[in-house]
Amino acid sequence: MATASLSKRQTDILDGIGSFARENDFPPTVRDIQKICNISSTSVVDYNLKILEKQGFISRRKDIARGIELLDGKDASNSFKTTRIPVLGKIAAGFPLPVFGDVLADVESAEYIDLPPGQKHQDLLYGLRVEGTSMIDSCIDDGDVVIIKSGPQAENGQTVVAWLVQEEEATLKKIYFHPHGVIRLQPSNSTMAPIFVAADNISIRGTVVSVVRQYT
Amino acid sequence: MATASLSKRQTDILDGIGSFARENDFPPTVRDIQKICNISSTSVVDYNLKILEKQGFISRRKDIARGIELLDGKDASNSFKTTRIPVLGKIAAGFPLPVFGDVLADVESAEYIDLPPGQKHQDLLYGLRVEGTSMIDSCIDDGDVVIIKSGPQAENGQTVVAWLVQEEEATLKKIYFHPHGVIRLQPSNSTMAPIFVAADNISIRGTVVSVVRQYT
DNA sequence: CACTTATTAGAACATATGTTTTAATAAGGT
DNA sequence: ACCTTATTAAAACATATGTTCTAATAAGTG
Repeated sequence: MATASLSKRQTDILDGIGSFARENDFPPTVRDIQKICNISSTSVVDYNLKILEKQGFISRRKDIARGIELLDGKDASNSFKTTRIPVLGKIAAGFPLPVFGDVLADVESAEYIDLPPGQKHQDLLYGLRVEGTSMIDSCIDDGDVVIIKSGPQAENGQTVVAWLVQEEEATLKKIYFHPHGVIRLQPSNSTMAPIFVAADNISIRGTVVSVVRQYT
Repeated sequence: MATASLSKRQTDILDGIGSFARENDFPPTVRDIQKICNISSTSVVDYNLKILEKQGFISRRKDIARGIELLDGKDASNSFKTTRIPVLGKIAAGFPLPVFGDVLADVESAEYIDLPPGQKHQDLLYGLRVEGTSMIDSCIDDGDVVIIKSGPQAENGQTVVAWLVQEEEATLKKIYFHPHGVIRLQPSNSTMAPIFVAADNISIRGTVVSVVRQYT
């Protein structure tokens, strides 16, 4: 009853579901799987699907046609659902950020970008289009979209979106924690100087988890 | 009969299909749409779906449950299908490339990356993981994945995957066409020198169309 | 071998879902 | 008004599809 190894038939079915779902735009029916995997009866498919579901490889929606979903069990590259996140705006010297939390509901006509499946913390992500070359030494160029995982935590040296309370502006920089509550915001550009701010004048809004660049 | 403007009902349905498909992992049924859009009868849904199909906004698979697919008509941000392309290998100084054409069929245990929907030339794309910093001045860092559109064409200044016939190796560089059939392959790294090769000793395998970087 | 469990087969059942039919109502044009 | 077209409504129909039942066969175990 442990997560025993799957039979060839079961891995076949898993593969079949994945490839079918990628080729079409919807998951297969029980009978689709039957054809794909050359299985004699729908009950055999159902039998194995139940096992796969119990083992956590798939989920099934009862009585719903094509209600099969691949779960990221062993093979994380199988899910076929993208994460749609909003590109909220541009970031450079400074820009106004809407209140976080209702962001996804608010933004109507926003630009969107779709991320690969299997991403974690999906509902905490948003994108920002970078303006300027202040992060050039971190290989983040003008026009790139940085994917931000929102949250108040950051580790030393991470690239973060920081909100400067007094100045009322947001900025994209590397963060370094110094003694006595001093925080250094370091541009990744040798021609630009770091900013030193008090810890209580800064609000970390998120960290950069990915960069996407499209050449036209 | 021209691509007339859609009625509110029809745009509602389009939106409904998109959000349903994103929330679940499959497209909605006619009756799902009926509920989402508060429509009194399935025939009304069908009536409008037929119009949307004729106008090219959706496609429908006859007699297939949930056989609705959003087409990239006006709103390109609606499709919910990702493009899965293989990350074929690493590129740095040189590496062996499999024969193009059967690539997708061949590679079994390859790594994959999923691209946003709405991409063109989908079946001609593949990824390469960059090793080293030879493209650092083009903001392509060690570990980045470059998305390559395969094809023998390239424009001056584009970053290309070039196959050097004699040396039997592939390389990722910017390409510049000089007089007398001379081609200059320029690394994007000030510490590295360009390579000059005869046009008949080079085979352009593809051009970089996108860069994806994931921070761990 | 006897016994249990896993898997396969075929069929039937129940319903979810695409499709059609007919009619009523609304909208637009002359 | 009248006529045409667009849209809505309710119901019925056909079948695609999830589900279950029963039995047969294979595989493992003592």
